[in-house]
Amino acid sequence: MSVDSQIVVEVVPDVTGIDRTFDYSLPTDLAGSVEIGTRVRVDLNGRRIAGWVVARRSEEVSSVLLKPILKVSGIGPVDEVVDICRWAAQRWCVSRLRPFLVAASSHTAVARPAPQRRTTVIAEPRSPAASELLSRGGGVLRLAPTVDQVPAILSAARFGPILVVCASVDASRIIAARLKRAGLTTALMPQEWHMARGGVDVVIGARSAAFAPCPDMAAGVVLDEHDETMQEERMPTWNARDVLAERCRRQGVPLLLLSPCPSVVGSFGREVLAPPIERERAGWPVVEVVDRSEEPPWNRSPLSARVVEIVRDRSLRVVCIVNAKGIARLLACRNCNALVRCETCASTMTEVVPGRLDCSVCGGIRPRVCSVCSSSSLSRLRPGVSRLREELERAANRPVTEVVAGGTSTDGDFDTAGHDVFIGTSATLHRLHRVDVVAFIDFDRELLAPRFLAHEQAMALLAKAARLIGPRSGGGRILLQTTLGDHEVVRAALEGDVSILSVADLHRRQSLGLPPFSALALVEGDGVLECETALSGVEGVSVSRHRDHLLIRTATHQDLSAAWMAIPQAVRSTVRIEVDPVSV
DNA sequence: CGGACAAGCTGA
DNA sequence: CAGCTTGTCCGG
Repeated sequence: MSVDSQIVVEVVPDVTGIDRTFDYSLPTDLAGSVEIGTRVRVDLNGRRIAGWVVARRSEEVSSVLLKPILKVSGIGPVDEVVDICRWAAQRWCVSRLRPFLVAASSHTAVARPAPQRRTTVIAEPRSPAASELLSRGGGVLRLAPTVDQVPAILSAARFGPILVVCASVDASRIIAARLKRAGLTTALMPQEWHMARGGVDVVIGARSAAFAPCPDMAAGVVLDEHDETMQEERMPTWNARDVLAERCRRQGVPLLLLSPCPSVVGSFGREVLAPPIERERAGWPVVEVVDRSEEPPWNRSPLSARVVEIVRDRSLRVVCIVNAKGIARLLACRNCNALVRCETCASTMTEVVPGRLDCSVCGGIRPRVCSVCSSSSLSRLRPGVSRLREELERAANRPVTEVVAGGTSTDGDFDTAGHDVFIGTSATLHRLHRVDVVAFIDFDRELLAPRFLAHEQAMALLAKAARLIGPRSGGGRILLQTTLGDHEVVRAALEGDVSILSVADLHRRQSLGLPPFSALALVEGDGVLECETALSGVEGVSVSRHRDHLLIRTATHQDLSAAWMAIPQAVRSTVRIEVDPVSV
């Protein structure tokens, strides 16, 4: 090393709002303890801040004086994960690395001693199908919703250390406990990050575990690959399955995706393995369709005779799912028949609080009167949970509990004797543990929702419901009130064969050029018009504007990132981009 | 993000 | 024109 050279490191500040890196010099006494990923403290603009080293190089001492790294504050992600963070930033079209580095770092300062990795003989059953898939390079294993996923994880663990991503923190805790009991050293993320970094048999956690350290990773596993929680809802909208898939690809190790209803995107280009159809069907509960297409839509109650019959049966624990909060989502004037609309923005209004109308689009409020004829006699065309709870209670002749969204308690509280009928939105499904019947009061709403993912999301709801009920042999059932008895989702559920849906959905998406046959992004913010101008005429990019947002479509995600990065930074900083939007 | 500095608004 | 707000730029 010559006297006039220095080590320069690039640092990403751990401060929101600064989306760039800064160069610092590395004092020789710290040179040995700083590598890619290391957490450091630096001086930025007079502030002492934390950051990550993301690059390191040797440079001639130049006229520009660099500030030194002040101190090493701890270990961070290994360089392989830092590279994945870079890839993810590009993949989800953002310039900042920070959100990814946060996910990839420890949240606890104290390092725990890493246990010795052991190879244990496990007495628990394994999944031959999972082993088979993994030895062929990975793929999707379709398992009915009530089938245990642990055997597949144990099979994967035989290949070496594995990284497992679950759909929720709860699920990861439960599975981690079982794997520990099976004799595997298991690091539960994020609290056991240091243990994971030291090397264990299984690194497991929810979404952000996709960025967890996993030395010598031999396979990646995603449980409930289809679950919407795999995708971060804030921007950047990164998806844990896609992150882990890229990690596995780079490491040359197989990826195993498990799901009762694999997503079209997750299955695309991967081998999908399913058990024999009789076995898969046995893992779904009985599905009963209450066909409402024969009943005239006017003067029919949202509660069919069949639902009332079920709810009156005091031996059954029943939950009714209504995807409409409040008292009514849609109202009409009894006097002049006009739909109740907002005077400002003309969208339909809802009744959340008795006697008041709310506009969910512009936030307008007015008393419960018709804007056309001023009549106060309005009929509730689409009643919400609160209204239906009363109706259900009268019909059932027993107490009905409204499960309010956003509550902190899970199940336990609702297990009080005498309170065995519940009603709520689909969020209710992760608030209860065991029920005999899940009744979807208006399944048409799920099937006809104007989103290209609606069918997949509807199927996912049924899978979630199935887990509360248990397998076919248990005698519980899913009740679907719908006028669309022939719909692929309904048929797939009835026959316990989700390929009926996935085949139809794949063809539909192909003909419409939707993902996975294209990459989509939604752009919002002040600079939408400039963005539109910047992208118009760019080869391979189609742009359409709907009011205040822009929908961008390209053939691949590479094309999307390239087109996005070609827009001047000044324009990009005035908008937000949601890659792989869920609400289109 | 947070500080620096410039440009715009207000009031006596 | 001081005193204050609002906006834009920049950090190594």
